[in-house]
Amino acid sequence: MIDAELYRVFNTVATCGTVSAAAEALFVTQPAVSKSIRKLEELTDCRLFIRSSKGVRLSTEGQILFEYVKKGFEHLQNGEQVLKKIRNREEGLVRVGISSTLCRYYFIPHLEAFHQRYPGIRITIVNRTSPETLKLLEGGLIDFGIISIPKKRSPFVYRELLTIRDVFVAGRDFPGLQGPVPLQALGQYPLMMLEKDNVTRQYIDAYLTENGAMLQPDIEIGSLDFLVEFARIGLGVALVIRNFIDDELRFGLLREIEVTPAPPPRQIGIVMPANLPLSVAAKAFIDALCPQVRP
Amino acid sequence: MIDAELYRVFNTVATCGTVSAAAEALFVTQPAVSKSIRKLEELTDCRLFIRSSKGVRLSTEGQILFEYVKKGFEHLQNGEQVLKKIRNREEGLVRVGISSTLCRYYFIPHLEAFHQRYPGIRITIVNRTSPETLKLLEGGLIDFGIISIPKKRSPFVYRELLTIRDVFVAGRDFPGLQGPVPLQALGQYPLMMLEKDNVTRQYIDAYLTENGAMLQPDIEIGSLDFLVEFARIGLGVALVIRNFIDDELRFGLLREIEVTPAPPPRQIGIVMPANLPLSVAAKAFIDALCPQVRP
DNA sequence: ATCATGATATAACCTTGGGTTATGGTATAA
DNA sequence: TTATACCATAACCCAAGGTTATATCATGAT
Repeated sequence: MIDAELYRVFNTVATCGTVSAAAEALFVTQPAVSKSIRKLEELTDCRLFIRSSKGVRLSTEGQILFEYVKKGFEHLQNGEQVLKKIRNREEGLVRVGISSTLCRYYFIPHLEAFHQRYPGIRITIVNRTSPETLKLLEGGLIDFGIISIPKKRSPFVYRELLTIRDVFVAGRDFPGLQGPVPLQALGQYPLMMLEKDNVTRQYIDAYLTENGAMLQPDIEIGSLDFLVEFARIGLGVALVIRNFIDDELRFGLLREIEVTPAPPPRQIGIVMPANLPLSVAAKAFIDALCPQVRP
Repeated sequence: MIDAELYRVFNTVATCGTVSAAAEALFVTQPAVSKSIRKLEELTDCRLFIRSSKGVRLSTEGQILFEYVKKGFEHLQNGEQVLKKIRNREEGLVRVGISSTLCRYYFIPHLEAFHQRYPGIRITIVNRTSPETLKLLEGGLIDFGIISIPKKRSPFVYRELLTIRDVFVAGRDFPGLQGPVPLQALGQYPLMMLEKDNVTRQYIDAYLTENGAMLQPDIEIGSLDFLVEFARIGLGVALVIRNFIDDELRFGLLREIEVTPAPPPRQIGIVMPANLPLSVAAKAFIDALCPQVRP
């Protein structure tokens, strides 16, 4: 194929109507443009322009070529424009994998802030469990995930967002369990936890086993919402995430039950593919989530 | 706009899937391509490819850009192809202005030959009088015209095709007018000529006036066909073009009446715009009509 | 007629940027 | 481990494209 730059010059000259104007538009001198169109004419072996003292106009063959070249450069220019907008974060798409719980209690404010800051970037949220989120990440179906306690050693890279603590809570008027109590003491009360397949639950089960407490929950449910609600109306003792029930504690709707040993704190963080460049939009989102500098 | 050559390299790499293959396709070395895509990435400030030891693949932004660039270069390549076909005379259009008489008696065999030689070139024939043909030429609506006795001094250039002679003819058994006769002698017979607005007629009128013969035709008609036919059935003496009644003379259907002085021979020729390049197709046609070399 | 203007063409020269060769790093397959 | 195929980097080089200067031509105004 002929040097695409020659077509660009041709396109500009045909559009401008004079060689001089085209030269100005291309930020080069007039002889340079003259030379270029002459060269294109030699390569195509076709007279493309009719020169006169008033400027140039397209020959029969030039007109035909111009129909194609014009369209071609419209596409190239559109592409350039779109890329520029993406670069300026005026357009784009970011696909996030996140559990329902984290979305509900942690993610929404960030989402809102990001959307206000970059209204042109569309956001896709895929609500799945952590293992499924990792699968999606592997398949390239999401840009990054937000999960808790990511396993080390995998083709992903992690970034901590927040340290969370698991705590036991009960309703305001729930009897007993005042002050620090041993873990085993909870066995006497109705216990409420998340479902088995939840990562949080698995973490807690490990913690319980480690401390020799064979506690089984009386109620299992998929959503933290319900746990909070059930505890509030006095159904029993619920295991919830401390960070997400600030309001209930402040307003006295729930009270925290201090157990020893307390469940060790853990992290939630971003997981993303290692060695794969993030899209501009995804990078912007992650920067908004944790604006620390990177090497 | 960014250097179009960089987009071409981008397009090739994206299509080939590896830098090395693209280099081969572009007839350059691999480092040259590496450098080009790096430069494009710098100019757009976007990572466009994800490199691996198996090759490269498009990043999110690269994919988006590629959608546009691909289409863009499809157009450019199509244009290049079409121009090549025009150059090879496999496609094209030639627009000829010619009178009905010349078309009927002179042009058709050439037309046929040209069409057989270049079946891909479409032909438009515009049947008009010579002055109208010149107008069309001026307006750029035809590529060239075929007319007789072009006036000198105009923004056109001429090329002779054929010398023609105007002769008087009568039917085989038409009485009298044997051997050379003076022009005035024709006044005794029914005279048949083309219509007033015909260039041939004007030429003959000037010839008659010049020779002091105030002859008026008894029959005027627009088509040479009818003149020939009328003479054949003995209606009178017709003024026709010698070159176009070869057959009738050979078969003895008509006989030529020698008058003194004879009308001076004149030419038919091609008229085309001066200083305007002809289209490839038009040039091919003219070359086929009179294959003489040009300066 | 004459001159001024604005357009393209041409020639000679210069420089920069794309291309080359050589080399190194890194996954993947044998 | 070796071998291979791929991409990145560095240093060098030279032609292609650009610049300046000038010629030429057509046009329109004085």
